[in-house]
Amino acid sequence: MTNIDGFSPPEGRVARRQRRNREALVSAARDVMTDKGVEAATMLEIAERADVGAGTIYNYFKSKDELAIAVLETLMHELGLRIEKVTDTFDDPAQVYAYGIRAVLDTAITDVRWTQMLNRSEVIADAMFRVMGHFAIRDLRLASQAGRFEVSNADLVWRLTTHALVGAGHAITTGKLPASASDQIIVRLLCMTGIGANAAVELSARPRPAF
Amino acid sequence: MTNIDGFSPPEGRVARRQRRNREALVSAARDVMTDKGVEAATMLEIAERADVGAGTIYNYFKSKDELAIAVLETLMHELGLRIEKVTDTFDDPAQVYAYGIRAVLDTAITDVRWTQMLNRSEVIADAMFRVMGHFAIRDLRLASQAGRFEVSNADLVWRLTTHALVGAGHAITTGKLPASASDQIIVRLLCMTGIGANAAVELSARPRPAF
DNA sequence: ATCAGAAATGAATGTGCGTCAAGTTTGACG
DNA sequence: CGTCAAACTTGACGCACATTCATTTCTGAT
Repeated sequence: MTNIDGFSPPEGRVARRQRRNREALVSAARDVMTDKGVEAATMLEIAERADVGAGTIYNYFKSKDELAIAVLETLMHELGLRIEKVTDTFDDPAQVYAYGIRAVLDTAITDVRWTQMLNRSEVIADAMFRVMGHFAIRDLRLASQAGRFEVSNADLVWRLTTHALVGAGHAITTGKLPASASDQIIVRLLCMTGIGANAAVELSARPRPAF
Repeated sequence: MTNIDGFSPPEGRVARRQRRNREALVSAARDVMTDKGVEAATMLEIAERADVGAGTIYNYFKSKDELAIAVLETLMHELGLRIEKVTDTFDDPAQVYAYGIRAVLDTAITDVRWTQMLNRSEVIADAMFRVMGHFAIRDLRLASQAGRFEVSNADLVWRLTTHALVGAGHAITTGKLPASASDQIIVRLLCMTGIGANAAVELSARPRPAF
């Protein structure tokens, strides 16, 4: 935030404290929530860990839900950047997309910090849509322009994909699907790009760097 | 439940009361939950409406969640039967499937009794998987055998579809997607059967009876 | 040094799920 | 028909926790 002169005013104590508090809160909430789940994390524990009064949280977040969303957003933002870093040498955008959704699924079912957050799928899918959509929708569009995908409405395909992805992750972590189903899940999610089963199998089977 | 002689023992008063209570509870819960949402429905109100003590619910359902699931199951069972009735004259199983998922989406975003239940997507998707899976998986298999779909693991495709379907319904009822996106949603869900975008568009555009 | 407004605090509040000790109903059996 | 143990019902209550709000503390402009 710069003023009209292009200079930022010096950051006062209030602003500094506020930034510190917000960050401390998200970080504390992240620790507690990823450790014991969103439900089991109490606002009091989060406040204590952030070294802040219980009421203070509500100066920064309207509700526990909103705080949980902020946590989800940081997790997803980080994952998005990690994926971006690995895939920026790929030259087929279809492969970037395929790699991305695979990395998300793998992380969701592997990383302890994610497995605790997979309840309330609609909230998580929405966060994923917003935070990672920046990358995913771009890739869907590029791949379509390159004639690799058949997507006319990338937003919609990404929206549906997030829901299916989160649902699949949840199903695996709760034992309703075996972890070995990952490959087939990726194939089917790729099918949503309109390329048909064979092309999806081929695309998902390409050799790729480890994540 | 028949005994080894093929005769059922006469239903005693206990059994009758239990059946009555369970039904009354599900029915009451359904009324209240579809009216004001699962969260806002209190166990006390449900108990009162079912004309039963508050504690009695817990003889029939372990938790509020389990009761909500029972309600969802009745809604889905009824919808499944309605769809079955309309589609049993179709001769292309692919079209039966397409009609089915469209009917589910339409109902989810139209029927007031459904729109209130769309939170906690993972629970709803799971109920849908179990209750309507009987029909859906059969159709996926038949259509694959008939060479219309390319599905090797019908369970998995149905699982992913339920999550995407519930997520899409939720997105529409919360205004994140326009209701007019329904058509495209159906197309993309059909794509998960591996048939490619063009075939999916064609299949979804076929003339069909109103639901 | 003063002071008004912003921010922080944490004890108190409200809510509602689930429990449990006490009371009631049931039906097998003598 | 009377008895009785088991099964079922009941609703007041415990308890955990998100959220509120009156009070206190801090901030920086004048």
